[in-house]
Amino acid sequence: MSSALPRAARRGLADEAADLVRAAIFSGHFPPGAALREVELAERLGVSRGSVREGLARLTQEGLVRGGWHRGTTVIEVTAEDVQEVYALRAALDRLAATTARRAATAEHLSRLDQLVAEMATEIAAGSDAHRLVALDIAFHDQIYAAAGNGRLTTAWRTIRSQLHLFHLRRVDAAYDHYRARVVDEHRELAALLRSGDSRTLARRAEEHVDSARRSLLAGLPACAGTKSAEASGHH
Amino acid sequence: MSSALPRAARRGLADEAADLVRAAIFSGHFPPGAALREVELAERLGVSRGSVREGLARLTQEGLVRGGWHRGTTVIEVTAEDVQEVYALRAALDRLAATTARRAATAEHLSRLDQLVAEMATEIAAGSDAHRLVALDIAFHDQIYAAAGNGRLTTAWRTIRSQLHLFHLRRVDAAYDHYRARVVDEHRELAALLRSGDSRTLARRAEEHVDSARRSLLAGLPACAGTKSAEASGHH
DNA sequence: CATTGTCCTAATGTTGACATCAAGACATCG
DNA sequence: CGATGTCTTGATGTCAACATTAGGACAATG
Repeated sequence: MSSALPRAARRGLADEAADLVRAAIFSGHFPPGAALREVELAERLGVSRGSVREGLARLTQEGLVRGGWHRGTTVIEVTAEDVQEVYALRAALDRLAATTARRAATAEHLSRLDQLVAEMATEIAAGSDAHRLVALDIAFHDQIYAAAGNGRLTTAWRTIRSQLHLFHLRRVDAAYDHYRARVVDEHRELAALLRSGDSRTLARRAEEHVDSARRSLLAGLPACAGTKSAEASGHH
Repeated sequence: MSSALPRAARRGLADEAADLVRAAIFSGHFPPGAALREVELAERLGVSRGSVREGLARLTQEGLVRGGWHRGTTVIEVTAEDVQEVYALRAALDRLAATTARRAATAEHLSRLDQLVAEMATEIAAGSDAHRLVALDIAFHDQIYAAAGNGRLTTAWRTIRSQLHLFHLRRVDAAYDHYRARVVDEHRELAALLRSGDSRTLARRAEEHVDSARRSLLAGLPACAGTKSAEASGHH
């Protein structure tokens, strides 16, 4: 048994910097393609360049920013190809996470999922802040990964989590009504299947949930080239 | 078309340091559990602590070492739970990589796979250096991920690649004959399926390939506790 | 004797200065 | 006029000194 209380984490400035910059990106302060200069960030955040650098390295690992040797760091763009890549990986990851969580989830995990769904419904009933709704969406899936209890799987999830967050933010800009109309029902169904569904159905629905999100996002993207040959699946 | 030659990568000292330390771990110089002190490494590698630090951060992302705030960096241990986690994730990743590569692989990729299988056979016919054989095994799967052409998938693969390498090295220590007897055939079959197999069979065999490796490794691990309840799947 | 509190030390976290580099402006040459 | 070379500039890469911390040795205490 691992210790129940995981040691009150005292974090370093690098984590702090990473969180701040990530939030700034999500808030739109740094739009896709924007350059993140270390000196500028260091001054604005009141920390040294070294800490900023380490924080940016973490965001790079999350795929939220890109950088090369002596070539600076920039926020990723959202192209159709990027979306295809992320969602293809996410489908595989979510499928594994769901089936694993189906066996390993505790009562706390399951009730937290219900709570998150309830918060989504409340948020929609109220003003329905798009950003908050997206955060709840991500948190829901965070909880599934946590319930699965596979540290490596969670690490892999972290490599696309922030990108997904960015994609969702763009998605609600383009088709908020469509998103708002489906988000509660889809997540409620997933939560129910995690409680009492059979693994087969759960795995299928988890993948379909991802595919639904992917199509919704691609439809709203500027019709740039490179859609590749992925639309063959059709309807059944 | 992205530029055919990916720009002669001039790498920094951090990458260099990461490669050196990784190789030292694989060579057994730093056994599992060993502490990696920044000052010591900086002196031995002839670079600054900052570069070593950045390199160690990369190895942390690869899961090959673990570290906490103000608590140093140590090589990971190989417990049964770690093995279960890595192989569960790897099965999902390999499945996606194989089915994607089935559609996207170029002739170059496929012939390189054949070449790697041939090198394995040659290596076994000759002295059969265990470490080199493992390197070829990993390189084979690297090639499949490269053929799939999904950058995010490759990133996720990198988060377990080095751990897998370490596991394999331990596996050949415990059951080299068993490994040597199967490695060529299994990989040859995968290469063949990538050329002309149907996706369904390919996906199944890719998962079974991982499962075979997992069982082989677990059998050779010290019968330490914590095997969890993973083997009970049949009865309830 | 077990427990608690204090101190010490060896490591990591953080910083600002210095070295190096990529990319574009500009002049030069064919 | 286009191609090539150089030079400037603004950034990142690297470094060594300083600040902070975790963990253990050790004595005081009940």
